[in-house]
Amino acid sequence: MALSEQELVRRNSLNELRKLGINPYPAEGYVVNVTASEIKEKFLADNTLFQEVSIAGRIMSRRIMGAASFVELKDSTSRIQLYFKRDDVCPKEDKTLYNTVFKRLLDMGDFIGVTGYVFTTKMGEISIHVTSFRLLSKALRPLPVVKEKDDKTFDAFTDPEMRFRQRYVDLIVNDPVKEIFIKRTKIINSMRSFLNDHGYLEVETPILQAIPGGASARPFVTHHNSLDIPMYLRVANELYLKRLIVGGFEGVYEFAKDFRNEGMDRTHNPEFTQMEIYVAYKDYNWMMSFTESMLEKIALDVHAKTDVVFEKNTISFKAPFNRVPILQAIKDHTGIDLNGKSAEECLEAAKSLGIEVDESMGKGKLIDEIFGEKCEHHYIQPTFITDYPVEMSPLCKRHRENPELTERFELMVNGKELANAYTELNDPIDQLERFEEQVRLAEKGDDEAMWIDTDFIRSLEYGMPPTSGMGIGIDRLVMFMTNNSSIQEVLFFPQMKPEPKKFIPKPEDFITIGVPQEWANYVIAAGFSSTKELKEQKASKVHQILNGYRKKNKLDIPALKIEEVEAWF
RNA sequence: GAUUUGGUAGCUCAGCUGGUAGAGCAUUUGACUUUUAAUCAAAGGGUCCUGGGUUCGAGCCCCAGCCAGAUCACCA
Repeated sequence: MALSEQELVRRNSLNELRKLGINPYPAEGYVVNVTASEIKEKFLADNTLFQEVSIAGRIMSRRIMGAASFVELKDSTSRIQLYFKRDDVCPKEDKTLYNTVFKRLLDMGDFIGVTGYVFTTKMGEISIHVTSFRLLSKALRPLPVVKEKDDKTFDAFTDPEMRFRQRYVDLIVNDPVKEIFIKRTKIINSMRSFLNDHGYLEVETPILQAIPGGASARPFVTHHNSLDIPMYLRVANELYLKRLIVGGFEGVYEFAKDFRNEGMDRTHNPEFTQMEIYVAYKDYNWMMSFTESMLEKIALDVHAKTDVVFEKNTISFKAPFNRVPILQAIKDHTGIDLNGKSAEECLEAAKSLGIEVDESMGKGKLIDEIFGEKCEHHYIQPTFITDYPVEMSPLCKRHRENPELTERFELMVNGKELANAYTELNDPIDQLERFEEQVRLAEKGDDEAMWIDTDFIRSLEYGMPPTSGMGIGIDRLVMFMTNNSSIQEVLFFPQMKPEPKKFIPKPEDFITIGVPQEWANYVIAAGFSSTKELKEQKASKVHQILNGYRKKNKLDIPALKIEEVEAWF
């Protein structure tokens, strides 16, 4: 790709700087004694402060008025205005540093370090009067220019494709984006300290697994060369964490990157983060209280209040949350009581509600469909939906009062699942049967391979204490806490299809096949991006095109002879 | 996977019934010593996503593809 005019200008500036003895990429660090936000916070109260500051950052805009200029400098905390005055920056005769280096060779996007003193301009803006400056790093690509006035943004950099592919540009130019990720880390830190305060141990378990268990999702497959076996990226870490409970830990948790080889959309990324926790001697009732107090704390840590605005709704994370058994939820929203009903009766109920069904659906599946279709979206405020049918929950203990149900809850927020928890199944014989049942179901459907993790069964055979486990989607939680409805907004680098590789033709390639030095660049400019492409044409045609190009652009080089061109083939 | 919208200058976007491609900002040159979407004057800048087709002629129409967004489906 040919460089744009602006890129060429900047590369020229780079050379000119070097000629002036200025290294555009100096090795040494730059000592800073203040940040932009510190100045803005404290200077108003006491304007004797900050009379010898040293600060570094990126130039975000420039307003040049002859011998004086204003620059907007952005450091990691904020933006602050700089005031450059020629005779202060260049006190002696030689004004090169201002006239040439600052005005002509620096650009928006460059990093500089400046020293000076803070003052307030006539317009009332806190600024730094610069006494000296140094180039710290030259930018060769122009940034998108985003301007603001009265909280209105002009020419915002909004193209999602570019924002996600070039997140660094997004972060430079769109200040609120940074806030999302600062909050993300706050949320994770808050959760981690809550878990640690309870004395639970943060652990790490394998991401690369021979058997991808713990959830029925399609895995990514890779290959181990020396073992010569397929390996899988984990879809969940549940089975490993439970092994650790077997091993004698009381409570273990992991912030896990999981990978699922399924569709991508506004709420699904192939890799995503879940926190899973398992605690011995607890049941799902305890886990509900634990989960709600954890979320309440996170909301307080992040927003200093329990009310969080998400889209059109205000969501209250104040504990306790409502608890509704799934059959009660269906009764509430459809008037149909499925308690104790047969599979046929459930099928009829689903049909009467206009839900698409097929005869192979079991009772559990039907209940899940009805809930998903008719109830789920009603639960805007955090609500624990409990006691799911046993078919849907192969790793969950049967309900102590009703063996068709399980001791499971899903936490619904804004009509979406945020967390999922069980009283864990620790009966190894029941567990094996449930796995086998899953395999049987999967074979019927035949679209997903299923694995039985026999080592996990073996671990249960040694005995696992009664345990409750919970998984919570961190990306979704961050979406709620930052009011973003797209998962891509809360991941630094959401998965995108690879950019098509732009082929960059090199003049040397053409020289190799015999194109004269002075012609090499023009051959590319004339439209031949590879030697192969050139050779696909007839020599006479190439001859014609190139001499046509020479004539059109009035090139000051001799025309090519047909024999010369033929020699390239 | 289906439907749908979009892809034009560094960025944000116009572009007529199909007839030599436009604006603002940015860039370059010049003026300007407290501006703030700075201002004023002039100039340069394009593989109109890619490949085919229709046409005397395609940014625009047709077909195929690529990338992205939205909606839906799938996801115990």
